[in-house]
Amino acid sequence: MELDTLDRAIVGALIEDARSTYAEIGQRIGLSAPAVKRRVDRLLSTGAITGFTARVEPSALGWTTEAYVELFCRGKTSPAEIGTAVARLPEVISACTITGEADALLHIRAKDVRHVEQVIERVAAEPFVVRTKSAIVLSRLIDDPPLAPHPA
Amino acid sequence: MELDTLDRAIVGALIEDARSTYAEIGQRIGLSAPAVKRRVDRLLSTGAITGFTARVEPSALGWTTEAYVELFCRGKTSPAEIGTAVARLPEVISACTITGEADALLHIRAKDVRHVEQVIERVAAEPFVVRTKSAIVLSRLIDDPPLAPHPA
DNA sequence: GCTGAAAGATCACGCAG
DNA sequence: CTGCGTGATCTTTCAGC
Repeated sequence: MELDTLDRAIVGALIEDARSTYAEIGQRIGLSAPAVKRRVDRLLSTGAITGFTARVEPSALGWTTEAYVELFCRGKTSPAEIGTAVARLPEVISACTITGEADALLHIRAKDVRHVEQVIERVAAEPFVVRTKSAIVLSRLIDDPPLAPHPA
Repeated sequence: MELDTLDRAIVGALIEDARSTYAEIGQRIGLSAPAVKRRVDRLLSTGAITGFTARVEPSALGWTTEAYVELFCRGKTSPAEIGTAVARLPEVISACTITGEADALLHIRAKDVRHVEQVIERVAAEPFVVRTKSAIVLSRLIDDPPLAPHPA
């Protein structure tokens, strides 16, 4: 799972455009098309690259509202327990346990504010949830630019 | 920017695998390869699809730590002002203004906790930032599954 | 939606470090 | 022995119609 300079260049090219041809990538980094393909196949099998996806304007699909919800859970709640519970809700697009007062932070996407409310209610209904604190997103400033290969 | 059933099916297929061929997508939804390509080209030109990208394991690229940072700004701070400021930091992968006490919420990715600290310091140094409140991510439970086409 | 020419993918093989 | 390049062949793309 160790990536050399060429691997990182390939990953960078595929992050920029997942539909580039192997020849294009090869030309850019000084490698032949088959060599690029072999490396991409390896990056896929080792799990460094987990897949290729289209970036879609959420509003085009009807997701116009998003919110962040902090979860305060009762004493002995495991991360796994939270994970399995929120995984059932398709509106929850991101979830993690965090340091600080709250135990977990959810990022949810919904059709409208009413829909957000319904999701929060369903989350709050989980037996381990003591209370929630939510914030509706007003305007998005930066929208997950695919992560750059080199952290400096 | 209106998507019909076929468009949504195409978008769904491309979200699942951005490197599928037009013939594969066409077979799945009952359309010929050229018809699929024409629709994809249209979806790209209208902006419904904004691009194609590789999904990468962040740890494979050295991003092992992430955090959320709430920003409390002084009275008259515009979203645009916050946006341009944080856009300069590559570690900020998501930013938005929100309801509630805080004015904005940042999602940052870094090499380690030390690196997180440096980024927070740089954000806090912005003249419009009064104070920040940050939470380090302990364990990720759900990691942005590419959004599904149909919100039900 | 179909067809045909051009471009890309993919494989086996040979070669270098 | 691992990794790259080459060339043959098959598939895909894409601009006609």
